[in-house]
Amino acid sequence: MKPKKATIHDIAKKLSITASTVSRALNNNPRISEATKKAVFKVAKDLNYQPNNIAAALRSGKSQLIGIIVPRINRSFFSSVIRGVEEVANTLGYGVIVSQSYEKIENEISVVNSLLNARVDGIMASIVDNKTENYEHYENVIKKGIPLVLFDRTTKEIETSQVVIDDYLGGYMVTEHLIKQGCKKIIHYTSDRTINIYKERYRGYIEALKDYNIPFNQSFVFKNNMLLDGGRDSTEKLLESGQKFDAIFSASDYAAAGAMQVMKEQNIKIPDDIALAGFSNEPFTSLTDPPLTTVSQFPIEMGQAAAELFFEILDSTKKKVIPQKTVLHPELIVRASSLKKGK
Amino acid sequence: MKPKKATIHDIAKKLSITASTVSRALNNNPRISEATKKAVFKVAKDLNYQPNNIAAALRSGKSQLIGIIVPRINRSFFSSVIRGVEEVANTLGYGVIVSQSYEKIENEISVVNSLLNARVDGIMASIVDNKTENYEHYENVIKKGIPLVLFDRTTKEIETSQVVIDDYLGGYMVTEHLIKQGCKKIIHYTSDRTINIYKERYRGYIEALKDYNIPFNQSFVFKNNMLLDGGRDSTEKLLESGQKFDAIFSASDYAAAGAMQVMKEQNIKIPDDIALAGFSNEPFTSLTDPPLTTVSQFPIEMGQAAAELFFEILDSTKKKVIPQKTVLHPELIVRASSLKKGK
DNA sequence: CTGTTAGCGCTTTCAA
DNA sequence: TTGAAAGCGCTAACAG
Repeated sequence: MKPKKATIHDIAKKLSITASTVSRALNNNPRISEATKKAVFKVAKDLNYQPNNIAAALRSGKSQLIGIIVPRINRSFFSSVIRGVEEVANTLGYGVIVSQSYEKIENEISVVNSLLNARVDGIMASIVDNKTENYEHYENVIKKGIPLVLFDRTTKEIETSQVVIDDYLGGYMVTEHLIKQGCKKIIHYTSDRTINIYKERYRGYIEALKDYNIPFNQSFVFKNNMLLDGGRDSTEKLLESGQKFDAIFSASDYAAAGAMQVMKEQNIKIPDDIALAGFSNEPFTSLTDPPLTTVSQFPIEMGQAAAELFFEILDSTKKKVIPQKTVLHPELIVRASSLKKGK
Repeated sequence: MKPKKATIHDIAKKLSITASTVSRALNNNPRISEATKKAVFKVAKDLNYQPNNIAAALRSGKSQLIGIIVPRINRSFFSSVIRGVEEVANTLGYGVIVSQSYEKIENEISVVNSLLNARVDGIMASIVDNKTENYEHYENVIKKGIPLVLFDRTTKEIETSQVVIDDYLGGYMVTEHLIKQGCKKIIHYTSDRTINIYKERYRGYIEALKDYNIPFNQSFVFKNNMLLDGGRDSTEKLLESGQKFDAIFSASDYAAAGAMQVMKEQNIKIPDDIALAGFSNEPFTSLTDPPLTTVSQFPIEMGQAAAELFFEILDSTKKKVIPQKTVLHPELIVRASSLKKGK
């Protein structure tokens, strides 16, 4: 039933050479003659030889595996980042293990551990919200000398290479766009948790208002979970409050979708009565009615950039690597949800 | 910088016992006294010991890792299936490696190989379209005695356990629902590739028509890539053809979204002029305007079911396991896109 | 260009 | 209840 797999020793025996020669041939070591290489590859094929990466990993200490931690993979943004990472990792002969933290610190700690036990050669992560500011698990990774790169959801508390988009700029661009559409009373939805990216978008919002001499109004800012129901919630509260407003800038596409639902239910016209914009360019944003103005974060490029930083650390023979930070430029995607007539 | 990690030998030395005792203690072997166990765990903690799974895997031949292959992870359906698998795998101490085939047979072959090289204890896969009917890579897996479970996109050509939803029934339910809404000329969008699930949904469509004495019309069936642009394409062709119709049942939510876009552009009212339904219950379907009628496939449950079948194979000591097939029941989710007034 | 040798860290008979 | 010894399959000095 379970035929025992061929090893390099089997190949060696068949050719009356030694295992080390076979190993070298298989790894294309330049010091092996073409003739032996060819012979080795032929026999390997005949025996249906499959290298045992585990043995190689144990011996060499390198598993050729990278662990990626994201809050959840069913977000288009994160799965696209992963795709970007895979693109560059695969060409370099590295595989990728994807783990999800489901936004919970307990899970994050446990997956970091699993990844470490699986002896990944390094970790790339988008961290979860963490009010305790306890980053021990990640600091441990660094202490062990294992390359760590953070992307998107990062913190300066962890001293390692990072790649982010300029969320501040993104927030600024959306707000500026709404202002240029003639909006003066712009509501902002932001996260109720302490996640950097949302703070930055918020900062961009405030700064744009300032630059265009529009007074900032604290009661215009609503915090929610940045999901569909959070957006619905905030919008209901907003409408109940009776405040006048002419635009909503939600720092999340999902919350913007919630806002859209509630406003439609109340017969508020988008964009004529209220202009609406989200953030992230989730695929569904082009499918809503009206299509949603949003910001592209170039996730594939972010994955590639993260992988590049990662391999820089990995390749550096020198003990200390200065943490790098790559900042990507966001792009405003204007769609019908924020286009006032005659503009 | 890079402190060498503690091994069981370090623990053994500290306690003046042998590595084998430490190993047994760590694995909770009943033949070890509680006292030694306690001591071992204490020292392990002190030394910040992390087990080297790679060494264990090499020695035992078990990596405690399951490989999952899906077309792409940024489909809500697949990421939810993965979540279901993780739920049961993690509780049993197994980790999960996710690989994407991106719908290409070359990629599929190569990831199967990578997974095998990584010495996963088994593979769960949703296969790609494959007109050559060449399933050698999967048959190889079975031949090696490595548990294989197929889910969603399966084929009877591969003799192994499978879990699917009753796509035939799903197709039937949607069609029946449309008929009950008074529709008589129902268009069907199906895949232009030979993927089982779409054939089944198609079959359900035909059978429902038959049961309600509605003549089947071949010119009502459009094949496309089941993506947004495919749906747009088919809808444009459909409208150009000048055929009369009163409903569209798309076997994919994305293609249904494309149909919705084109119809809106042409000022066709949904559902009043044309009723529309998709398939899969992708999250965006509740966000479109009108919200899209669709079919839930219970992806998390599918993942759990697949994992259960998987561990059944794994646990079976007997050489031969009879391939099992789990069939899940789909659920029709009726939303505004298919609700005719007065019904 | 190839062979010898040792060992990565762990599990697991066999023996005590 | 614990120890001794062997070895999983591979790589990498070192030696020639």
